Amino acid sequence: MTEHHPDDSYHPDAVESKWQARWAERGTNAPDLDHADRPFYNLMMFPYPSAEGLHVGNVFAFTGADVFGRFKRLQGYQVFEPMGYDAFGIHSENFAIKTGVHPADLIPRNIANFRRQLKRMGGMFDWRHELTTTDPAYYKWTQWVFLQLYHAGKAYKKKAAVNWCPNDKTVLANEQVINGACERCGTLVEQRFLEQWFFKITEYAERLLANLDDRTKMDWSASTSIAQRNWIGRSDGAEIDFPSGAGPIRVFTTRPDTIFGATFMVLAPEHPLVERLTAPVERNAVEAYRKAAAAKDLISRKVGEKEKNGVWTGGYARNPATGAEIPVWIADYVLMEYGTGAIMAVPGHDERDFAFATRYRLPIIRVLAGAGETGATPLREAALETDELRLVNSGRFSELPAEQGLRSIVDWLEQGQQGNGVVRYRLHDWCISRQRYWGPPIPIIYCEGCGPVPVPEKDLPVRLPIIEDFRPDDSGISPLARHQEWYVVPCPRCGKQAHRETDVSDTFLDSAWYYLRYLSTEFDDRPFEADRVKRWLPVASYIGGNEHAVLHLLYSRFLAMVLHDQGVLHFEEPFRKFRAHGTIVKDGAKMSKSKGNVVIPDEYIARWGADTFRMYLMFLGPYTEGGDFRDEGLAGPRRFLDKVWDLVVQCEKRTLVGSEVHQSIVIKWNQTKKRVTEGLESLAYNTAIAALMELLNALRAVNCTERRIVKDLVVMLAPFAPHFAEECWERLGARTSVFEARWPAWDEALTVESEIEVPVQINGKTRSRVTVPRGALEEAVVAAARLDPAVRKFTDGKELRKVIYVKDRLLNFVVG
RNA sequence: GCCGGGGUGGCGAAACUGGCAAACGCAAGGGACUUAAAAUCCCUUGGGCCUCGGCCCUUGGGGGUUCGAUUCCCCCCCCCGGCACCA
Repeated sequence: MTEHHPDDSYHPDAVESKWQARWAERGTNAPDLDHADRPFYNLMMFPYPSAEGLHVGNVFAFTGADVFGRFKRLQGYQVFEPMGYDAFGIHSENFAIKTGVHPADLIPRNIANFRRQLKRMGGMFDWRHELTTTDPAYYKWTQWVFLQLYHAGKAYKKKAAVNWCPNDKTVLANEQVINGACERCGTLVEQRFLEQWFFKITEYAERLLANLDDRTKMDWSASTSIAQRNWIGRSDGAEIDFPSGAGPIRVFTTRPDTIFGATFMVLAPEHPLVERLTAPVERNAVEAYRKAAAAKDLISRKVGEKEKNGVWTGGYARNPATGAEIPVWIADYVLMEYGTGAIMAVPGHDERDFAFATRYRLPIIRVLAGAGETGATPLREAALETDELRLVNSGRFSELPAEQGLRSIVDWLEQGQQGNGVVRYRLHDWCISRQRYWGPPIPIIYCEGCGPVPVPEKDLPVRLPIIEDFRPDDSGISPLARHQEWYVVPCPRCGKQAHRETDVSDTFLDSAWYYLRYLSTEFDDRPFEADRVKRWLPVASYIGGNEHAVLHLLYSRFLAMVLHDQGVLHFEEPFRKFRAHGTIVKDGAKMSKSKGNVVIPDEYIARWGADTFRMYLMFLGPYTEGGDFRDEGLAGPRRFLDKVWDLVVQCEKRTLVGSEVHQSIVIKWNQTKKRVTEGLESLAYNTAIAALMELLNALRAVNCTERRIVKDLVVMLAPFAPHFAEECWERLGARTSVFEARWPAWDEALTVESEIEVPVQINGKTRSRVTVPRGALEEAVVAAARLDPAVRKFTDGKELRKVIYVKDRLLNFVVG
């Protein structure tokens, strides 16, 4: 049996519990929010506290963000790293319905478990500023945010479609609709129109778009910016009026240049003019079609069958360009919520219109032609994508290049007041109403005399009553409306009997402003403390998943913009820097309960310790891309920590300092400092760890226990393995936390050896190497290489055509 | 269909700005220590030849630019994620 001195081997559990306790005691992770002079707000996306506990994906995300925060801390910043829980939403409701546990009981239990796990993984969280969105002390201010938007005129009510299950008689969220059917009873879902609350995010579309390119405001992952740009979906086009018996029909098109090819029109089935356009003989057919369209749920209408169908209304409109009378159809491939809900159909140059025209034998006219073609040739596929297109069959605009034709036609339409150039966005206003229970009630009271009245700020929060029958039932009424004692209230304006809004708000509203609240959780008389907002915001670094690239991140930006315009915030963009992390798979496959390959962090932490687990997660692949979790992989980082531990123990025993350090070690040491620093800065954690491993290997190879180097190694390890580093730091004689240490600096001149091996290539193939002093001149290197027999073998008797020398890197002889 | 991200040894992966492909780690094989095993330490490890000095091939496939391509350009195939009748 091997002799074990208890103090001489690494026991993760003991080390980790010791330092977690000490951090809590000393307030190590709680910066002074009111006096910090180098504040750094390090934010990560707060989790939904599920009953299953922290997922390894959460741990991966949080660890990567925590590593970054700890690194910044070591660089001398005061880092605020808060954590909270996004606890409202349909998740809890569904879980509650399945298990019979009320969300109000479930959530605190889940949170307690999450908090335990988050502490166990060693995050640098400031627990004084924890928040939970379901806490009335939080959602009071979520309601306040709603009122700010309401008073700013950015909140309004309108009818909008929801998924409706005719069997359960309830509203369904999109995720509860599976293949067009209700997930619970399988009945086909239909759409219904309800009055709902919206935020006018579309008013901000242009600013939201423009700021994406503004480096002074936003430094974001390119993929995230692109996703936002696509989501906002700007298109430049024109609105054109087509006169009809029922009044002008306004269409939106991005290709006004093709107007001469518009041979019919198509309106969305819900279009308000349909009624008046419909000829008596077609009434039955039109009504039947409209009914059928309404019966389709929101999802399947969009993605359902690709086959285009529709019916003729019996009405006509006049093409303002050709003067021709063209038939007006309705079809559900035209959507009411985009453009004007009506299109001019140009079957000659639009795939969908073409399919429709072919099916119903409507005329097809070609109005664009490529070089060498005439308008008489048949339709060519993708005609719009070819270069050098010119107009044909387009009256006096014929023969104009397409681009110029477009401008001329828009000018002409504008002059005749028949249309004008406009910009449209794909982005819709944000519907925040949810006909559900588990969310913050929207703070509005309806009064017969006064109409909708906002709840006065002094009456906030409008508490969500803890009721048992929150389940959707056959009544078809929002669950909250069934509770008279809550539902019926006096009107705040006139005092007469009135009733509350029964919709709750979207969970995305909770999460759209949480970063503001963290700083000020101890104040219950204001949403956020102004001085702290000034000091700490905008967020210095935000790390999260790209699944929130559009909704959460866009809503947060929008809200900050509104509050900025209201004079409440000094910034428009809340997240100066955003980076998306990758996703983790297990053994090459997506994790899922049914496959039984879900990684449960607790089990791994119990077996290996939090530090090893953190190291492994950061090492298994590039942080921004994610990677493949394999059980065998944990041994590597653990062995590495064991060896560092041994080195520290040896260092402890040797009192001698200032021993001579070999030149190659000094180089390695400086290279490592550089590589680790740059790796951390760019979130290339896997290569930063590899660099630390190389340094350790180099030290061990020559049995070097130089204290300066070992101390630097420990400091650089601290972001990844914080408890471990603290313990080592203490053993190396420190009395303060390793996070009080200074991040190691390197000497650039010492990152390169003074003598360099330069590969010598002949015609691009490496045939030999020569060792030369760093920075040697080309002549010297060439001379050295020409003496090399291995090189001469390939060059002797050949004509030397060219010599390429890249300083300190490579020499290439081109011979023929 | 559109938009992102990928495809490199047995595996996870690395490679600055076009300059020695495979760093670091896992797994595997051999050896040392041990009565034995675990742990630890040392060596080998992309493939194929080989006269042991080397030689040839290799980054999804095909072309191109270049003295030189994992990296740049064109075409194609496959995987992952998102959006999806957006006029």
